[in-house]
Amino acid sequence: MEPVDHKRAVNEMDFFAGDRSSSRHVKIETEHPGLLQEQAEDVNTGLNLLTTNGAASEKSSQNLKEKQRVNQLADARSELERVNAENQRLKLTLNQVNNNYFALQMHLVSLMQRQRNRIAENSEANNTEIDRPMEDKTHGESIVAMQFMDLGQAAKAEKDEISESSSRDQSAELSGSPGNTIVESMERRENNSTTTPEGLPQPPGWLPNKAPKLNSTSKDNEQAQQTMAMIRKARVSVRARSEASMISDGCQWRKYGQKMAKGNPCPRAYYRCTMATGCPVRKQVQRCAEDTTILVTTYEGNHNHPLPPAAMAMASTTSAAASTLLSGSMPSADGIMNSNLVPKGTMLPGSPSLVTLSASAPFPTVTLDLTHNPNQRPLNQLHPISPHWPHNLSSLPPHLLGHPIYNQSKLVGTVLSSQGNISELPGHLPQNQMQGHPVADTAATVAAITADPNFTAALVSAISSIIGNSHRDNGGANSNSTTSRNTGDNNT
DNA sequence: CGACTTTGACCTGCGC
DNA sequence: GCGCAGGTCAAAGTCG
Repeated sequence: MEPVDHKRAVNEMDFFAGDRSSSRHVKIETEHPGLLQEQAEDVNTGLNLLTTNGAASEKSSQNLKEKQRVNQLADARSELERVNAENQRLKLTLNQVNNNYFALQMHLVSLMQRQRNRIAENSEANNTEIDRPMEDKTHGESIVAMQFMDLGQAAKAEKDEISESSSRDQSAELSGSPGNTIVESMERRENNSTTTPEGLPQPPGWLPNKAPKLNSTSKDNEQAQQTMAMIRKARVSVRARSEASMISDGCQWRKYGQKMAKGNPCPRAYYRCTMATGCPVRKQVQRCAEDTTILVTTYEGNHNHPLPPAAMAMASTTSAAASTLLSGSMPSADGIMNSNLVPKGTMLPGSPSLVTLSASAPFPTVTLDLTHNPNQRPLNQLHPISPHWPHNLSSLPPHLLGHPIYNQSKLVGTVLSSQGNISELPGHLPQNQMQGHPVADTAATVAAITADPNFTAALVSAISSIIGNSHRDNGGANSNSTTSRNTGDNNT
């Protein structure tokens, strides 16, 4: 907190050395001539401490002490305001980092799996029968993931991973469609040089035309086309506990249908994105049959328009999950956390605590399970990637940790909109950059932030206040989510 | 009056 | 071909 102390010293200097007292004095003289005498006397007594006038000296001494107390009070108030402002900035930063951390984490999982695949390929060259049990075990539901890996790009992707990440960052920053989650992320992975020069949002149907530009055979192209068709149908399902009929993800949705699904007494609602005309993104919302407090939201498609900051968190979260799915990084449908390939406890508390993949459905689906309380996780899963995170955040109350989406989208959105000037934030991203680039592209920023011990220290000090304030915010948002007109489906 | 929800009808894919 | 289930459409109703 060295910078803070330094800043405080500067503020105090400014507070006392500024023209506040002089200007106020002049103001008093001009606007309240009747007080001029007393003010002048105050000033004079303060400057003539050696006067021998007993009564006047005692009075002036009292006035001096009173003025000192007033100054101290004003100083304390100023300090309090400054700390509050600092607190607000830290809260915003925390949520941003929380979100970006998850995206980075998903990217890391992808990289680790790529590394492992490369090792497996090498070992398989020496011993063709190694790792067969794994393939057999995951044969059914990992087939989709393996198909993605069969695009002939796996080796290239491994080779170019580092440079690809940077170029992807740049292209994504140019993109005006940050919410293009599933397909776009995969498209960048598959063909990172096809971003439009202008960086304009692509129309919904732009993908199939440019998908397989690979130097492969026609058979490969056909397979790639089939794969891309499947990619377009890939879905991201989010399970979260919510009393509202729909979780708040920052987008505008319009309900266009409702059906009773088999095996579930709760109806399934169908929504489409109405933030832009022709946006192909749709989502299904249904309560879990086993636990009606769990809301299952399934997203499908990619936005063809920029998203508001409030929607960025969800978009980036689902995008990260989807990109991981579509990159074929997961060897098993049992999920990331069940895989031995992933370090236990790499999931950030407050981020989705369980990610599962399923190809048993007609389309590959990645499910982010936000309903698990991280505090209930086994201790052997609490070995974090970053030593700064765990014991602080794992102590957060379950209602917070159970709703990272809310925290990330709603809270960040509201803070962003209310804060006004996010450029003052440490480690901030320009707002347009945030809109233009949601996912792993901010990983470098996150890494820089989390690597900063000063930030970590500030983060620790900010968490306690976040708990309380987030609790307040939660209540307010819940009240906002319910309107007199409907049951709270609207979330803008 | 426009935007939105509701809800029954319709379409499509799939299994038998 | 038939029935079922999932998904979508569109007219009617609702609300501000």
